[in-house]
Amino acid sequence: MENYYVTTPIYYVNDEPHLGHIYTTIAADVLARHQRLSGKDVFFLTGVDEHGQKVQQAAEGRGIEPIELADQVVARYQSLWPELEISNDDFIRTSSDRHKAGVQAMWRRLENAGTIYKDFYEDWYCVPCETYWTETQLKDADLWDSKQCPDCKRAVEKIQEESYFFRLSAFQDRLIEYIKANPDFIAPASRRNEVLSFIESGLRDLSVSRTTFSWGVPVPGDEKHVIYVWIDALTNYLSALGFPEPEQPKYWPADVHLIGKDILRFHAVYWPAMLMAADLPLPKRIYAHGWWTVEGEKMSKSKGNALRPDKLLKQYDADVLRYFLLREVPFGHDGDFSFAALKQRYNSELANDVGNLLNRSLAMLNKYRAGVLGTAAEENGTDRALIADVEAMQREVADYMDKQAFHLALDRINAVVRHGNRYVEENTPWALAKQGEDVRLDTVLYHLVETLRLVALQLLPFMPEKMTGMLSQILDRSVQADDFSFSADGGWGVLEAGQQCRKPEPLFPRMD
RNA sequence: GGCGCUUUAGCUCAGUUGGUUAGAGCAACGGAAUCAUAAUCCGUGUGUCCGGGGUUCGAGUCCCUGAAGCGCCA
Repeated sequence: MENYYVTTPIYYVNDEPHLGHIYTTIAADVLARHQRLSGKDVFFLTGVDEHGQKVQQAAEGRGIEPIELADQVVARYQSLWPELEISNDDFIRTSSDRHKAGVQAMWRRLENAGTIYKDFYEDWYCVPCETYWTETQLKDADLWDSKQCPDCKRAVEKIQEESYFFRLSAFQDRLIEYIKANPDFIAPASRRNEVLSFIESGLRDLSVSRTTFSWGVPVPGDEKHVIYVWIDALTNYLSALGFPEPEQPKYWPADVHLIGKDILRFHAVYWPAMLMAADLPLPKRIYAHGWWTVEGEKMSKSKGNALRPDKLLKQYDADVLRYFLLREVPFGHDGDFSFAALKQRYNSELANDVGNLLNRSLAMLNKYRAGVLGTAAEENGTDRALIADVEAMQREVADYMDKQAFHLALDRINAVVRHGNRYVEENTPWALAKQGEDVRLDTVLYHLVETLRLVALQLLPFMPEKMTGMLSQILDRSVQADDFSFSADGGWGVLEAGQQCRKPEPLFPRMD
């Protein structure tokens, strides 16, 4: 069986879950569910990054241990994911022993490869402000010559800290070569170009340890150093698979790392360089998605307008949020979350198109045929066109999902739904019933219900709850998402004559 | 400041390597139908394809240039 490995970033426990976190995770979940339906052996990973100075300080501020603070936020994520129907196979915590073992193994591999060395990390510190500034920040503020703090304009002092460095600069040419040879490695293409121009402008070695805080993974053999963020955090993708036992885990390399555009450089430059140094395969794709604004405004703590998942879930079904987030905006683009847009999408595409097609079809089947599906007799042109459209949809959706083009996949499915509604008008089943044209009526109703079943199957990864509900109405039994597969259920004609279908219940009641 | 991207119908956008009357969804307007969640279906767009030059038999599509917005880097 073919493997499929999809990841989200590990979310930093210094922040509460918000729209950005659920967006990435929902996207990963839809990919995972789609690939499971396709018959792949899927591993879907999410988790949290618990380490670092910020968490240590925040914990100190509350008089608790860092791990206690992390536990609190972890509890929030772990209760949130089931509510959003997230079907992750694992949840990695950077404080876990298995992760630490993976990180230290990665460190040793980098060290053995001769890519780690000890030097001094330079920073500028404003004592009164208790703030660190980099050389670049001072130059940007035009205060490099005067050595003043950009905030308070008092003198900054040079801090020299012993630090280990990763020889990132040595990988510049190999990275460029690799990215050019693998056009789909970084997506979307605009991000790929950014990464290339960043690398081409010259890479500097990376400071990869700190001695100023202790909440992290110790450097093997030099325990006053803590491994600084990237070697620690990025290695989660391997440590969750058991690395270093085995050194090349079953699901590695990942098929796709989904990330926000803010952490593109770390995933598209640092991580591949580390893997090259460690002599491990690179992930097949890194996909950086965009940001959401809310009602046209940037989300920010100061505005207090960050959308919190628990609040959203009180207002909307998880499935409706999942659908909207992936339908409204091309993955990779920025987008705006507005209640008006959500309602518009919902009413027009879910209530009026999908929901109503299901409702009118099953209503007619029940009214004219007591809910029992008849035999599809001789096909006419409208039947054949509908079947061809359904089959084209299946192929095209698979292609779009391979490219993480969620909005195009949904658009393609919607096209079949609109075709279904058109098919009803073309065939006017109510007139067939009135005229007693039973053979043709059975044929038309069969085509409608079979189309609906195959539409539900395609939508199942996006809206597991609603679509199992839809399939239950069609199949007259309670079903679960993992009852289905594209190979067993995806063919036209799997539905058999004599199938009892339920009386319809509105699946997507209109919003007012 | 450097590099790159975007600018197409009221709104959101699609437009392969340049080739007949520039498209979709939503919104709006008109009509049909009545199975259905007043849902659906059909019809309706004189759009300076951001401006200005140029290449070409022919440019939304290529080149130069200007403007506005955005991204990455510095």
